[in-house]
Amino acid sequence: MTDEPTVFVVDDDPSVRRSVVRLLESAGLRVEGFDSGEAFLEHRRRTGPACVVLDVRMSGMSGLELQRRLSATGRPMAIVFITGHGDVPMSVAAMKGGAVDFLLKPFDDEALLAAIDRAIGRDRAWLLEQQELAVLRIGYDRLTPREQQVFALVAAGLLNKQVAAQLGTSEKTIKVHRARVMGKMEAASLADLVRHAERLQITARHPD
Amino acid sequence: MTDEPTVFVVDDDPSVRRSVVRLLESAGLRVEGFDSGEAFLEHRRRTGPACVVLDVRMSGMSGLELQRRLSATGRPMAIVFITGHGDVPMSVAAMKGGAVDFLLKPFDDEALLAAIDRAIGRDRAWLLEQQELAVLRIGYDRLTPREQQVFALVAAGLLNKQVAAQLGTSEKTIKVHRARVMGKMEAASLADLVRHAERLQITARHPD
DNA sequence: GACGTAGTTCGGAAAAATCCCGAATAAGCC
DNA sequence: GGCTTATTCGGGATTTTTCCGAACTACGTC
Repeated sequence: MTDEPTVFVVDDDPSVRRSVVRLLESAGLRVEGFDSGEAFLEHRRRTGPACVVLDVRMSGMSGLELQRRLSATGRPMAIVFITGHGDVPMSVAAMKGGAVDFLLKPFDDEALLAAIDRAIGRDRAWLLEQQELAVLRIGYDRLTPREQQVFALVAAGLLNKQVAAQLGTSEKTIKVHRARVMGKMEAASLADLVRHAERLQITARHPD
Repeated sequence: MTDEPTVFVVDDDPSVRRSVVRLLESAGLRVEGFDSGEAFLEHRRRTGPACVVLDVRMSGMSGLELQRRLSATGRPMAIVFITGHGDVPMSVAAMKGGAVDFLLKPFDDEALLAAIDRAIGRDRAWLLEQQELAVLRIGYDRLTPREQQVFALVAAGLLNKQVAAQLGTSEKTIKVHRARVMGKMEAASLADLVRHAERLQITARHPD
């Protein structure tokens, strides 16, 4: 998984696909072409930063349908739509679905490249976010059930004494769990631990 | 400022405006009509949850221009566009600008009401977020310069001793500041304080 | 049954934070 | 000169957290 971005071009019209691929390659981008949404869905794998250039109107799976499928996966890749025969409801649906842009053919080369740039930027930010979350989740998964409970309550701001009362054990025991949580979550301070809990959306209601 | 939502209808065509106003009123919504973007910008004031139904093509300020002006204000209100003569680039620009929906006339009454519902929901969420942030900011503004420094460093996870070293004072002094920060920020625990710092985007780099 | 591992439990000593009281210094304002 | 605010400390009692080690149970493996 390199840091070099990849653009997936999905279009069932070979001539359009070739010309788009050539344009992007001449701009120094790594490109892979597919002649249908089905082919793209099968072929995809873990990659570095990427985006999709997608024709809305295709035989077989439509562009909007592919967009839905993609957003249902764990990797909601950024999409730039291109089309020769687009209408307003279609473009609005695409944008509501999270598309980066929706370009009408014939489009400006510059416009497409600019849209792809934004799309890759968005994907890069998403990847970075996911990588950071993955590290946190790995730590969290190593917590025992008891430690997870203590984690939630400590991050909610309860004192060890209160956590102990809540869980029906002694304060001393909570101290041990707490120390293990700090270690496994690689939190250098309570502030760190609270921030990690926030990002993992770990919550516990504070009993008044 | 009540909790009852208001819909602002901006359209320079009196007949369209009247019919839209009538539709929304019959749906139980509070509605105010304007015949131009300029009139709307002048007339607006603090309100409860609200949204804007906006014609893209108007004499004077266009709908897209009004959208830009609105997003530059402190209150980026949710917009539902309606138009008789919309094209794809126009709708894409509107959606990229954050519009909730972009409807072509003649549109379904149901479609408009559904879009307005989503728009008001979005504005409600925004208002709630702003209210919570306002409370935090009021607390933060009451902090003295020194207290703000201590706040940032404590929220970053430093011990009192480390904060003292960083600011060149004694640990005892930091404890006093810290207690005042907790009080003014209405933080019941350090976890609370860290979360408040997060939402206010208060950061301080931790010197290794 | 013996053995290793993981999870939960707890004691005690040292460090850190909190809370109560009070107080000195300096800057700015009327 | 008085008044407020900000910043800086002290002392002592209390609470909370951290770090050392260690016992007990449950579970699966050999």
